[in-house]
Formats: sequence, C-alpha cells, structure tokens
Amino acid sequence: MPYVMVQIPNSAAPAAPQPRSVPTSADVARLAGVSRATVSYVLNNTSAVRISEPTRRRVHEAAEELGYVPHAAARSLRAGHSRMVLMPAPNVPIGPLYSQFINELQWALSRLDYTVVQYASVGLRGDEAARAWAELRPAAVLVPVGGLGPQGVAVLKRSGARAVVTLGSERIEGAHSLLIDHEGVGRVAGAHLYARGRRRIGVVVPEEPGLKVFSKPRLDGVRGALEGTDATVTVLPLAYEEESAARLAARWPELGLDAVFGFNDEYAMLLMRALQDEGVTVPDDTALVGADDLILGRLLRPRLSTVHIELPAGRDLAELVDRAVRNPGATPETHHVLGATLVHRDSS
Amino acid sequence: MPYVMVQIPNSAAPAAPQPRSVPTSADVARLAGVSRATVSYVLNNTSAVRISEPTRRRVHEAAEELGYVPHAAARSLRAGHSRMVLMPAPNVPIGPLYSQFINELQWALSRLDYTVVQYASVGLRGDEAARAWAELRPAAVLVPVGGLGPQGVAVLKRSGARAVVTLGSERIEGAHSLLIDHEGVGRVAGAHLYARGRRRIGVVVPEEPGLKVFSKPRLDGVRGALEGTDATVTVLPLAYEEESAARLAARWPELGLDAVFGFNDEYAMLLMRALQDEGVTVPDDTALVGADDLILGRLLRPRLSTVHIELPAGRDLAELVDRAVRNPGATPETHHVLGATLVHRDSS
DNA sequence: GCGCTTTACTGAAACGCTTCAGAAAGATCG
DNA sequence: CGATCTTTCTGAAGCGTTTCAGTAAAGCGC
Repeated sequence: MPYVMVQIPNSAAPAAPQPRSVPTSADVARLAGVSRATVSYVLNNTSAVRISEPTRRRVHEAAEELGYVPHAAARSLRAGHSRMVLMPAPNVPIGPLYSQFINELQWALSRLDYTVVQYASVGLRGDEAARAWAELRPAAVLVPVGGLGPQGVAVLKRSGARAVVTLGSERIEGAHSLLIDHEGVGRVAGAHLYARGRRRIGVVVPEEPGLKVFSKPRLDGVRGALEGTDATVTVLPLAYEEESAARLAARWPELGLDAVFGFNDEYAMLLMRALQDEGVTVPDDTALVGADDLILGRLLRPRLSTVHIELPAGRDLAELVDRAVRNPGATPETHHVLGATLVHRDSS
Repeated sequence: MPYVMVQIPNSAAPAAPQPRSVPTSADVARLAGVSRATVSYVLNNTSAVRISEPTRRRVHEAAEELGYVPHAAARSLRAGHSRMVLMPAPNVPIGPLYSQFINELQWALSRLDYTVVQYASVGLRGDEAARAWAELRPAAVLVPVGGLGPQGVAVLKRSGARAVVTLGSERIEGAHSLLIDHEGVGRVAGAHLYARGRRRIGVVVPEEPGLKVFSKPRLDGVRGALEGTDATVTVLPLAYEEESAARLAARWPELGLDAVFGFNDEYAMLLMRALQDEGVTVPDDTALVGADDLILGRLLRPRLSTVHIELPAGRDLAELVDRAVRNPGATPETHHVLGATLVHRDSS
C-alpha cells in the first residue's frame, strides 16, 4: 500500500449555492441598462469609441457586482486569433537550470502580452501531438526538445499557428530554430579532458529514454573534439540508480578509462561516488567532468568540474517569438545559442 | 554579455505559402458534398445518429485532404463546458519528486479524457490570477500550493469551474483540499532527532520566498513534535548558496546545536558540507536530517538521513477531480495525505 | 396505393464575444 | 431653420462548432 488518502469529514457543509449560470456580457449589459456592444467597448477600453464617464461607471459596477469574467474561447473565436503561446511540457524532469529558463521566458512573454500555456500531451507522439496542440489555435508553439517533425510543423501552420519555434539541437524544416549547442557541451568537456592529458575517455549515456535528445549530441560533441587525436571514446550506459552506478564502477579495471564525461552533474555525482566506493581515486585514476554547473556539484569532494551552460535569455527568445508572430510569412530564422564553458574544479 | 545568439543564414528559403485561411468544418462539408452537421456527426462518431459508410468515407477523406483540425474554442463555446484541467505552474522549481508526481497526474487525467494545461500567471497575485484562470473556463482547477484564497475559489466557481482542488498544507473554503502533511514531515524529523537523544535542535528555513508554504508547516511540525519536552528549537534562515551556508556554519559554536532538520535534502546537503568544512562532524557533533529522499543524499558521506515523502498517487487525485467534476454540487472533500516516513542513514 | 417506421441526412439555432455600420440626439454653423 | 458635425450609443452579423427538430426517400405490411 504505497500511500493513504484519508477523508476527513467536513465540519460545516456549506449549502450548495443554486447553480446560477455563469454571467455573460449580456447580463452585464442588462444590469447596466446598456447594449452588449457598449459593455465590450468599456471593458476593453476600446480607444476608437468614446463612451461617457457615467456609462463607463455603470458598466464597471455591473460587471463587478455580477463577478463577470470574459470567456476566452468566445473572444478568440471572434477575434480569429489568440495570444496564446503553447509550450509542450517536457515529460522528463529537466532540472533547475531548464525550469528557471522556462520561468524567465514566461515572464518575458507575458510582458509582451502573450499567455503562456504548458500543454502536456503525454501519450501522443509526433503528428498526433501536433494535432492536439493545433486544436487550441495558439499564436505560437514553442517546442523544447525533439518530438516534432516537419509534418507536425506543417499541421500547426496550416491550423493558423503564426510561429513555430523549436528549441533543441536539430533544425526542423519550416520552423524557427533555436539550436542549443549540446554538441558544444560535449566538445568542451572532451577538449578539456584531452588537454589534461587524458586519452581513454568514457562518456556516460543515460539509459532513461527521454534524455537521448541531450545525450546523443553531447556524445557526438566529445567524439568530435577527439577526432583525429589518439584518444578513444567509450560509451557508458548508466541508469540513474545507485546499483547501476555500482555495476559500472565494478567493471572499471577492465574498462581502463582515465577520464569520464558524466553527461551532467547528477549522473557524474552518482558515478563519482560509485567509483570512490570501488577504490578508484578521482581525479588521479580517473578524471570526471559533469555538466549544468549545479550547486550540489561543488559540495562533493573532490569538487566536480563541470560544463556551465548558458541558456538564451528568456527576453530574447520572447522577442523572437513576437517577431515571428508579427511577420509569419518570413523565412524561418535559425539561431545558434552558444554557451558551453568549462568550469574547472578538482575532479579533473 | 551573458549569452550570445548568433543568427545563421538559412540555406534554402522556402517560398512562403500563400496564407490560405485555415480550413473549417464547412470546408470539409463542401468538399465532401454534405452538410456541416454530417461532418460533425462523422468526425465525432456520434452514436445517436447513423451515417452511411460511403458518406463517412467521403467526409474522412475530405478532412484528411484539407488537413482539417477542429477548433477547440468553438467546440467548448458551443458545448458550454470544457474538459480542461488547469494547473497553475509553480514559479518555484520544486524538484524531481514533485515533477514526477505532476507527470503521473497528467497521465492519469488524460486517461479520463481530460486535457491538462499548465498555466503560468507570473506577475499576478491572488484574485487576479484566479480571474485569468477563470477566463479559460476550465472544468477543474488544481492549485498546487498557496496563492489562492477563498475569494479566488469563488471567482472560479462562479465562472463555471466545476471543481477546485487545492494541494497544500491548508484547507481553503469552498475547495476540495488535498492536505499534504508538511507538518508531518517536520514532526517525523523532530521526533527522530529527539529519539536519538538530541535536545538543541535547529530547523533550516529557506530564505527563498516561494518556499515559505513548505517551510512554515515543516517548522511547525518540528515544534509540535518537541512540545512539552526539554528540547529547544532554533530557526536557521538559509539561502541556497554556498556563502550563506558558510556564514551559518561559522556561527555554529555560538549556536550550540546538536541537531538540525535541513528543510529538504538539498538544503541539508548544502549545510552539511559547510559544517564539515568548518570542522563540525556529522553526526557526532551535530545530527542532520533532510527531506525528499533524493538519490543524491545517499552519495554524500555520511549518507544523509531523510524524511521520505509519499505523494498521493496521480491516479487517485485524478479520480477525485473526476468525481468533483461529475458532481459539482457536493460538499468539498478534504483528504489527508499521509506519507512522511523517516529513512535513517548515517547523518543522524 | 396508403399509412407507418426506419434510414440518412440537412437547416438553423445557439454558445459569448467583438466590431462595423448606423442611428438618435444634441451642438454648431451659415 | 435646415444642414452638417459630433457625441454616444445600439443592432446585428459573424467567428466554428454541436445538436435539436425536421424532412425526403426508401422499405414494409396490408
């Protein structure tokens, strides 16, 4: 029995209020003694139409009294477009770095008067997901990682999305792309380890399926950095559990590695502990580099070297979205986000 | 210059397709040579009306050819209600435990045919936020932490939300409440430390503002557990930075504490490292307990004792939501989620 | 061939909002 | 005083769906 939900009897059972239907602008109009048009003009501060002060007040009072809240669907149906920016929520927890970026982005977009909505399409894949998003008729769709092909982009555009922006390591036909340079992350790590004199270099690749979109380019980056040198690259599958790390560490002598890029700080920390428990000393026997520059990485001993990743400022991405929405016909922009720098601490 | 966004010229500039207006069900009807009603019946598989197989096929083909995607706003406008469950996205990153819970919940709700939407209302507070949510006319609103008063609940209900469920440590009038027993977390930690013979007990309280909703009840829980004993409780404000932890650790001799509840594993780890750097030994000089049972807590030495928190299964919460939506008049349920158990490792 | 049911569909209304075109009433002007 | 302008407001259309009520055609029993 994994958990318990205990119902507590409520002390005061409030009389269920009669289910009045929700007030519409027509109700407001009736109460204020004006037309629906006037209500709309007043509540939206429409500048093209002048409404006298007394009327304005009556409308506002009526709206207040009824607790009127406009109906977003009706509004955007009439308007023919929305100010909604859809962001498929990643189904993999991606850590504090990313969620802070999301926050910043949302803030920036809301400044530009967009409404950011995170939409989880759990089971759906590919075009099915795109269809589901398209039903909401968002002004723009911001796709964080993989999971959307050119077909999906086409579906979204056909259904009126004025901008599709992808955020990942690959460009997608038809969409604006913000290329996050995951390869660069691997490249920086690989180059650093090589420069420290390491030659037999392992690369942790998480077994968790959702992380492949990150791990693949990072691995490629390490490979790229070492191409043409005498260094070798060994792929190290690792699940995020202590036992998996212990198993990997137990094979260490036979692997004969003198350095590891740990995919990110969390996996690196996990592996470091397992290695130390196996009697492998870091960095003497094996150097270790993580990525993401988490605070926790500084708490281990030796302190974890890491690749600091600079995500684009939310404000800039928000402006890209806004530009794209304003000018939907323009050719998709492709931006390269640079931001991998090595933070050298004690583990390498 | 915190980051760089480099624009890469696109190789192939695809000719901007003429902005055909997005196809509606009327277009599908025209192409298939049937009425809009028929299109609706076919595409929704309406069981009450029989449509012949050839007609069905023609409609489906037409829809496919045009790339028709229904308009959610129009649909829910007509229907008078939606299957949308709104979840205000917390603006504080709340760690892997919580985000896994969210995932599970979304999955469970989508099984019940709800659409889960996370909505960030960054700047807004209290009733303003409730208003913004109400505009979307969700079937239910699921409010994770604080930030919604009885007034907000009233606004939502008046605008047609059939269920408002709060998820936190306080009950809110008019809403179904799932009380997550943060006090229990503190209580368990406090009792454990007392049982281990500790009497001068510190409690870390994060300075990050968004975390107060958690830290307050946890602190109360520790106090509650120690009430009537000879133990003392000392509040230890701590920001999530190394310097803050170092400053706190430097004051350790004068504080004279023999135990600390670290709010959660992350803060506990931060503090543990600072204490060790200060020459304080854990657990001999000072015992330490975290919370959340993160994997990383097992990686430090000594291994971190922690309070394991069992969140409700997403499936059960989803069922609560569904029940509430089906029967909006019912008195709000209050459930108590029990789930704090101490995991004793080496740090206490 | 007549009434009846069944089948397969269609017309039109309604959901709540915005906005265009116009109207009532007063102000201004020649 | 009639014509014109300004101010302040209103009527009605329309956004894309769903669905109720209705209808034409066909089938059936007699």
